[in-house]
Amino acid sequence: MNDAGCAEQTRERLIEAAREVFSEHGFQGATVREICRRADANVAAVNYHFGSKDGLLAEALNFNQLKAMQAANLAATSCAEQRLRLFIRDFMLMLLDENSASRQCRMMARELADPTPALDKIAREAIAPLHEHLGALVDAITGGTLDDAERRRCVFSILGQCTFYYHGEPVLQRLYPELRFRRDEIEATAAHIADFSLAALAARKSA
Amino acid sequence: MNDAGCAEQTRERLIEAAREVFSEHGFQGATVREICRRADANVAAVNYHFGSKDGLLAEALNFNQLKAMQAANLAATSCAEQRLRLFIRDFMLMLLDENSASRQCRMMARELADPTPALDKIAREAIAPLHEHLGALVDAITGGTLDDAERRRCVFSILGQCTFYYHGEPVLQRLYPELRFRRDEIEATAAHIADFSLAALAARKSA
Amino acid sequence: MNDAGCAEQTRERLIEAAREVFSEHGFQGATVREICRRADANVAAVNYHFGSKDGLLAEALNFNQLKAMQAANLAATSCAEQRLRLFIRDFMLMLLDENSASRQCRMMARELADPTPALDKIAREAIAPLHEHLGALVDAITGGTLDDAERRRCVFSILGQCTFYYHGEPVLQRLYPELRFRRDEIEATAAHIADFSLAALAARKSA
Amino acid sequence: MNDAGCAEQTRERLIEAAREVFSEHGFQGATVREICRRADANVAAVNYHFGSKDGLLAEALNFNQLKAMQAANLAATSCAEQRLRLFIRDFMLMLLDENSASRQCRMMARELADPTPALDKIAREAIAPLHEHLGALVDAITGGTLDDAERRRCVFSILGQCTFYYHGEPVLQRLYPELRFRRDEIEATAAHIADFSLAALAARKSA
DNA sequence: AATGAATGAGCCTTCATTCAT
DNA sequence: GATGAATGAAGGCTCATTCAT
Repeated sequence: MNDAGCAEQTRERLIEAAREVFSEHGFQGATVREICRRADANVAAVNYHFGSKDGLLAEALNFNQLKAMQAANLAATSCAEQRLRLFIRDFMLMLLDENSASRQCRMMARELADPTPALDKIAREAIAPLHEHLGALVDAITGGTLDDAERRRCVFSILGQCTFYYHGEPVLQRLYPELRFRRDEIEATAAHIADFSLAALAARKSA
Repeated sequence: MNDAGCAEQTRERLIEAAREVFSEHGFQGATVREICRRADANVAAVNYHFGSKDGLLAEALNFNQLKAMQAANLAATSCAEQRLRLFIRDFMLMLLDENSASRQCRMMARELADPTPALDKIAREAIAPLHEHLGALVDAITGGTLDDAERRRCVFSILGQCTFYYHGEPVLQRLYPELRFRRDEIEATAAHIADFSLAALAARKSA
Repeated sequence: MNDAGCAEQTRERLIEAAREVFSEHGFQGATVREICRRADANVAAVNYHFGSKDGLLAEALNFNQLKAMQAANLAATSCAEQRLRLFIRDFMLMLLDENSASRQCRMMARELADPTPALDKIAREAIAPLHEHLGALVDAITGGTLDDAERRRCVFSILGQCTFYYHGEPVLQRLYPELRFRRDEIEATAAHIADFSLAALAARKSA
Repeated sequence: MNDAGCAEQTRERLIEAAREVFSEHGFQGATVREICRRADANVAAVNYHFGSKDGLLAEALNFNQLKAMQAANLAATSCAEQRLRLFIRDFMLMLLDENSASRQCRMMARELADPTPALDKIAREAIAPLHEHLGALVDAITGGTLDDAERRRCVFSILGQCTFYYHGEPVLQRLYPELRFRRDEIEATAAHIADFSLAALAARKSA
């Protein structure tokens, strides 16, 4: 079946297919058969290459884009406020853009609902740095006047606004059928979240 | 097997058990057997009383508390800002309190991730009124200066901040093991979200 | 639920409903619930009144019509040929007529395919006399020239032609969608079977 | 478990076992578990190889023998009467011979009682050609003097006589316990049906 | 190295039946 | 006497996984 692809390429196709299927159905809802079918691989390929469905998830989780986003954000020479704007925009594009290259990370949010062994890896390698990065931005914006709990809650408020669009997608589609997250809508939404959050943080600073 | 419960109470025990198991594992992850085991009922009991697993979900979803919350909020004589504070506090208590009486609504958030036939009912009967209620509050607070899209995004920003603590629970437990959502922590969190949101809305109003 | 019917009438309604459902789906395909639903009786009614599904079948089998048919045929003063004609016509009407009064016997043919404990009763009480009756007619028509095996085969040939329309109904509907067994078609069919069989028997006689 | 059979042969064993079990219990009465048990295969094997119980039935139905019978009959150089004799004999051998090779077709008659999705296939691919073949023989024998309805009824009369022995088997065993359908009895029965039918057709012709 | 076949545990559901009232 | 609730065995089927090749 695998005439066209060298050995190692099956592995890559499996990971790519897994990202698709995990994104669409979540970890529990995804089936190994469907992943293998899309990867044009044998049913046994997942267990052969990754040991188990869990192992495949662990491999499929790739935080390069998230890391690259943070690195780019750190490298930006703008002020903290501007960097928060950029970060929210990039994060929203990653979460909502139909572009397949970014879909790989959308799994993360999904899996948060039903812990799997892979969740430790996600939390450690991707989400902790994200929280730290945002915490630093919040500190910069508020002038370091917040204690740990307050800073943490501000980070949660920003993240919550962003991830809401991902978690709530099925419901939002039902309540607002005309709502489509094309590029311009995503950018407008990101701008709103940035405005909303910066206004709140500014109030905190002056308080 | 049914020594303890008078007839007809099995049905109630099944609903209560279903709320527990659906909350813990989601709809797909929950099994009829586990629900029946916890309800001390036969495997066939679910199908006898509710026709199917789907039917049980539909029954288990009970929006009384959510509706009562909105009704109480509408009846409050306070100003819009104060009513938003109250609403956020009640909503957070409902989402996070370990009190089993409120657990019934926690399923809702879970189901948003993987649409089931029951999602239509949830969206229509519970979430749409919630959005409308918050939209009215936002309008009252901002003096009706926002257009539809802006108001909607503000509602999403408020809801996103709240539901984040529910969706993100497994991850938050890992990143901040010392964090416990006891009553006082929930109230402090609700106060933060209210402060954060009201500050942002105030900025919108003056803008 | 049973306000209208006195105790004993539930039993009768169950038997009538059983005849309907058994006729439509066979013994295995019929469900106790469906029978009770049609009889407007409780699920437990079947076991209460008849001990089991099998017991209900045994009761539902009522050969009165078949016996009456044979009695009437015996009483007829016509010649044997004419009595065979009449018998075939009555038998075909019983098998194919949509008239509910005769449906009660259609179960018999159904059950022949999948032996149940009730089959012994059917064979003994209804089918054996039928075979004997037809055997006597065949003897009368052929002048008693046939040995046991030959007479038996002639009876089988006649019965086979008749029951074919019952057993083969689902297939015939597919192959000849325009074919409808209304009264006139049934009579024409019965006439054909009688002609066909009498011609064959006449040839036997002269042979 | 599969020590005895080389790979790929499980599929064949399943089909063979299915023919046995379907023959004995009908489609509804047969269980996948019993089929797998007899085939010495896993419960999941049926769904793996055939997708479903229905799929297995569709595969198990193999009309090769029936088609071969018709082809051989067409190729025969004898007169129409002789070819009808041969056909009836072959058909009866197929229906009644305990030889397992022919058992595959006995399911057909059984399924006629309770339509399944496979019945369409049976009717189209196996029974329609059978009816046409017999219709042509009847025409040849009667000199084409019959109209459509008459020819059809003659075909039904012939088929009914044959299938009676199959459908009625359980009852016949009870009424005539000494009757055994060994080869010679089958041939004698076939001869009777041919005699009976040819005599009737001859009468039609001259009429 | 890689696969098609096969596995067995477990899923939701259906059913005739039983039991407490 | 009669019922609604409850039972447990069994049904078809799905799935991640394993095994022989």
